[in-house]
Amino acid sequence: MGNAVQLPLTPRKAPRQERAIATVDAIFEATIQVLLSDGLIRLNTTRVANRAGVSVGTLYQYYPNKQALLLAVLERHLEMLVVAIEKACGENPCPKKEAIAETIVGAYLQAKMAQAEVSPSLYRIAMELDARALIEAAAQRNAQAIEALLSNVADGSFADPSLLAKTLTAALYGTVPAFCHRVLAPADGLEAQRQLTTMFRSYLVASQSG
Amino acid sequence: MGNAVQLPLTPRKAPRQERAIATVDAIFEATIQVLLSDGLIRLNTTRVANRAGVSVGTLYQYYPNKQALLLAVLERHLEMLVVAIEKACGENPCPKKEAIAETIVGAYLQAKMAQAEVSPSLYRIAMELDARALIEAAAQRNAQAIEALLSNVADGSFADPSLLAKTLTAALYGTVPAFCHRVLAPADGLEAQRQLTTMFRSYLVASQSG
Amino acid sequence: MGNAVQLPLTPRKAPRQERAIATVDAIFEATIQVLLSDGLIRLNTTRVANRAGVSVGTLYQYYPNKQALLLAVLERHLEMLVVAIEKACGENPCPKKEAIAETIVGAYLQAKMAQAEVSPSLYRIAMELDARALIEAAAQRNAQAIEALLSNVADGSFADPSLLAKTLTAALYGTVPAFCHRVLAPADGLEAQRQLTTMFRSYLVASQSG
Amino acid sequence: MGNAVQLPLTPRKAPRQERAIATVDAIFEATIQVLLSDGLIRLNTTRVANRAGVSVGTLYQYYPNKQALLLAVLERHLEMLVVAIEKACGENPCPKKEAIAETIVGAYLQAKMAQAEVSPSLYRIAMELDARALIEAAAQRNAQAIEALLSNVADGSFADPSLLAKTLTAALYGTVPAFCHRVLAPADGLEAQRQLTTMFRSYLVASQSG
DNA sequence: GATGAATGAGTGTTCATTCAT
DNA sequence: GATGAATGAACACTCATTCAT
Repeated sequence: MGNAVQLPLTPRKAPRQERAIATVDAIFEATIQVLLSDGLIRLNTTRVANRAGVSVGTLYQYYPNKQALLLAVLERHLEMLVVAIEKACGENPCPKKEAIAETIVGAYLQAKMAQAEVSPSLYRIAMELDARALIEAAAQRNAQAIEALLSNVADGSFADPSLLAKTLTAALYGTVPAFCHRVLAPADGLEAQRQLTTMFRSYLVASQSG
Repeated sequence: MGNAVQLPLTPRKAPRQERAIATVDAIFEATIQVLLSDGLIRLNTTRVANRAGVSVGTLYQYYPNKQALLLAVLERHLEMLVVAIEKACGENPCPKKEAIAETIVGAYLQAKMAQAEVSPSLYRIAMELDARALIEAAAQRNAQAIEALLSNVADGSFADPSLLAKTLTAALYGTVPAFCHRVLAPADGLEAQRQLTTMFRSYLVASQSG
Repeated sequence: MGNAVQLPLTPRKAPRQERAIATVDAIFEATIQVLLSDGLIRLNTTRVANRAGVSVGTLYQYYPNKQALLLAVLERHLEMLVVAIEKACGENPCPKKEAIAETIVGAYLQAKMAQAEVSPSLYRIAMELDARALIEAAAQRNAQAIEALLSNVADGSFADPSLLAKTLTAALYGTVPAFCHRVLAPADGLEAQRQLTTMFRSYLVASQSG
Repeated sequence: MGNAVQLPLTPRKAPRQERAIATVDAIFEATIQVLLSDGLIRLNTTRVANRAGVSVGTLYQYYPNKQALLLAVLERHLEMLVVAIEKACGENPCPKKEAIAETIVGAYLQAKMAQAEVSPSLYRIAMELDARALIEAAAQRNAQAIEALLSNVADGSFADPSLLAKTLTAALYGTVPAFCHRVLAPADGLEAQRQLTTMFRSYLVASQSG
């Protein structure tokens, strides 16, 4: 690693053959496994390649460098989070304002919990690499989905849905990890979810225009 | 580095001579400077020592290892944050409930902004090292200060001040960095502060008993 | 080095390609050469690698650490000594008791002399590293070979061949180096061999039962 | 350490004052203690000085370098061994030839056992440092004492007492450590002593002239 | 005389990346 | 395409020794 490199988040050589696709997948999965079993610090390309059952050389045929490999994993994680939010928002396009907070918090927490194991490592990747672009992109899509939801509330309206959406997104992306990683958690996860929902709901209520 | 080590947050050898004290300080400051100019990844003990104008050996006379050095910096950062909150809470022991959110958010943001430059590096330190103990300790002191404040509101009362305090702390420690690091920020910082205050205020109002 | 480590006496990665085998050999030989020319104290992995005409990294691909490298050399030395004794004992399975001492002493001294140059360094390796297991194993095989010989003397028998074998082995492994390293040597090597033979022969004669 | 240095086995500055003598002693004892508790590898001048309750600078006022310190310890150990032999030989100036072996082996083993703890470390010192001179000197005094004994046997005479004495010394200095360090030991120490005595006695008997 | 702060060369080890086979 | 041997810069940390106070 070391120096900053460009961001080629997908394998540089679009694999045409089936075998190649299988290889890429194997490497990808091996990365996650090594992350889980050995941790980010002990993750090195040789180990990943071995775990994937291929040689280092092969790994470098599909990922130009270690950074790209890790960013790919991070990218998929973020994608899942965003999609979870987008799906939740899309399924209930004109909600009552009381339900919004629950929808958002519930969807995000569920998606996050599904990946609880890798999550800390991913945060480290996000900080060590130049992943700002990736995260910002995810956050923006997230905010857009929420904004769309806020713009279509059935019973009322918000003066600045965009601002609210951004704030909620920031709170979501910031607070939830703090809960998940048990740095500062209410006794049980359910309680945490309840409190966060309350906070979001009251914030939205307080922010509605008219 | 590599594996987790014990946490010797203070210089291992209590410096007896004045010269020694100056050296310790120089090393500490050099660490922050290197963090700012070169970043965490390029920070190595030799560079820090050089920047401090001493030899590596000297560095190791006061900090048993690189981790200890970095944790010392992180420790001081957290201390400043906690003290800022404690001071703000202490100065206004029986506030009106409407004012609480503003007090907390204001104090935290101001303290955070004062260290905005190093902050991202510190987050990385916190993730890479075994700093959980340090952060938990800070978060707990933070929560205690807030809880004390909540228990003494002039006009009303809260059913579970401890739970509220923990949730606010988590939201604070999580959301604010997201704002600061511009990952997802409202257009200007002032607006961010306003929104966060609104969120906290409405959350507290919604949570008061009776 | 420093602390005791496990004993991986063989290259950690079984070399698959021919080139690799040549490399392992080169490293092994280079170790002995550096031992001879620079001494154990000045032997470091970089120097060995350079002498072998490879990079340090390559060295570490085949030997997990410096200790393993040195133990491998020691192991081979001990193997040669033991094999020399085993062969000498095996070639003359039912000797007359008068001939035993000469057989043992002669075989051991000859093998030792063939490696006289490296020998002092090897002793240092043996002391500094946790080579007890290695040496004990060699000593035991040695004692077993001698015991077998003693159990089959043509003209007489010994009450406790095992005890005699152990004692002779200890005397051999201890006294011969003292001679070799010239710490305390009779004028010439031949005389030393004669004396040691006399000592062993008379000891065996004195120890025979009946 | 590193390079070979001259051999100043005694403190370079003959300490005239009582306090100085006490300091030298304290350093000397501290060296042995560190050797016992931390081992030769972890022994460094700072640690020795601390254990002695003085500063490194003070240590260097009495011993010019680490080597000198260690050689001083080795020197005293060897001195005790030699003196034990000399005393044993001196106490019984005209022994019967049957008793000689017992005298020598007994005296040596007793002296050695008294220092069993430090002994392995001392062997390492002897190998790592240029202690050949020291050891040779000790061995020669040892051989001389034995030779004197052999020259005065009450009942018989030896053709070459000098050669016998040298051989016995070599066997003593070599074999006994092998027993002591349990590398290859008969079941119990007493048995070892008995065997060695037998070996020496029969060797002497076989070597007597006429 | 004593102190202990400072030195800095030296060492073991790792790992991303390349390239000949 | 795949392999895996080779590279070598980089880094954390140690310790004998010196010298200003």
